[in-house]
Amino acid sequence: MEYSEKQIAIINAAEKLFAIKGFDGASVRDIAHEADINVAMISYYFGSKEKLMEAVFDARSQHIRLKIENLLADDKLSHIGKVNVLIDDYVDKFIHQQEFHRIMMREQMIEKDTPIAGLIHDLKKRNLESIRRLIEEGQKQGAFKKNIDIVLMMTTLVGTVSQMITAQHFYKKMNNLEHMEEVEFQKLMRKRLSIHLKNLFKQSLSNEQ
Amino acid sequence: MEYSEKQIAIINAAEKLFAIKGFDGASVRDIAHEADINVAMISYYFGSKEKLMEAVFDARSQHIRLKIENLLADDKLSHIGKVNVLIDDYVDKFIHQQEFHRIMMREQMIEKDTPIAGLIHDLKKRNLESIRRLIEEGQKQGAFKKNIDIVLMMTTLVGTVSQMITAQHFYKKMNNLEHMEEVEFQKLMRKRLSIHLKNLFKQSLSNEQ
DNA sequence: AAAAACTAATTAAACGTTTGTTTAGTTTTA
DNA sequence: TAAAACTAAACAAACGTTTAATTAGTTTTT
Repeated sequence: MEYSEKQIAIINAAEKLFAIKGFDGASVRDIAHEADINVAMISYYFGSKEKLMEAVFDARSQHIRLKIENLLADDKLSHIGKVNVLIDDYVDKFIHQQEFHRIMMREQMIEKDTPIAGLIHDLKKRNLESIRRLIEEGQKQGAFKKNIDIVLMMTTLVGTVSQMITAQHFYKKMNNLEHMEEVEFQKLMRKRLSIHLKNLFKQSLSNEQ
Repeated sequence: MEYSEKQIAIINAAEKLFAIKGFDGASVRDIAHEADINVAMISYYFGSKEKLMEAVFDARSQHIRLKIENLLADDKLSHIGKVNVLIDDYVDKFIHQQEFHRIMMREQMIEKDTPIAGLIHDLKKRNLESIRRLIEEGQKQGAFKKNIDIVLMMTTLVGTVSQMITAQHFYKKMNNLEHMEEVEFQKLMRKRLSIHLKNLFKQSLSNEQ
């Protein structure tokens, strides 16, 4: 879908407020005010609040698929090197799209078969298959251990990053980093998450220590 | 606080619906219907919906503090053995109180200085200090590596378990376990989480492999 | 080229519901 | 019989959505 300037303003406002307050917590009047448009424009352009949420997903979910295509064929990288690229890719995407990921986390908790629940499921499945292919390739060639619970490893990847994002204020406080500039902190968080997760995966997957 | 039978029924209903639908998504009429009482009883007993949420926290948060007291003094357990006990304790409490933990996750996302945000912060800090003491003791005696980001390890513990709970349907599906009895699946999940996290911690903390 | 018809964007106001809470009255308990 | 427990009804406020009117820009007709 292509969106006009006004529609994009509404989607941006909705993304922000849905992320902070949740779907039910953010009213259409809140969103309209944030986007600096009339309330009726939301129904006019998107039909309903529900459909606006779907538009947010439509607009954002394109950019969060992991890039696996060229990775499998790449013969310059070791097996663990490929996994590392995927980890960096995931951490980057999560940090750059924090608001949208917060919305996904929230929606995931709701036990309901909405269209959005389906979208999230497909997205997670696709990302899981990316990692699975990489790991199984490494297993076939003896570089990785057998008997790896790939879904559980994925759970640790997703869970650690999610938890870091939702509790970043806590991380700041516990490390006395409250003085730090926001941009600088995001960089630090990205770097530390990357190193931490790469270590976890290497230790869990790799045969050689 | 001590609660009457009716009050407990309301708290149970509120916990359930807040966990599924979120604070804004669950109406007081929903909760009243679930608890099989008149709507007015919520205001009568708790004052407001907000205060009812606080009562849920008051009633539940007592049981989710990690037991560290006897653990530090125990000289029958190795350092990593003590960490393992703490991991099992955490996994057990999370799984047994899934609904309440879902509420905590949701509340953690809201960027607001509510009384509940303060409660969660204190709880997390206390749990963090438990793990920190255990790890620093191990470091002092040379059993554990130096330069461990304890907050990040805690993030992986909390994040992995949280993600497993919120996406357990996905885990089921990806492992073709949809046929399995619910109680049986909870046991399996508990067991696998425990093994997985113990491995992660051992590899990350321990000097000997 | 002027006039008429039409289209899309935008608005303020109103719509009917649902929201959390309160009231005023009734029943139950001790 | 006084206090506590409980209820149906009503309350104002907020909710998502619709309406009717206006504006501005474009297209068609004459």
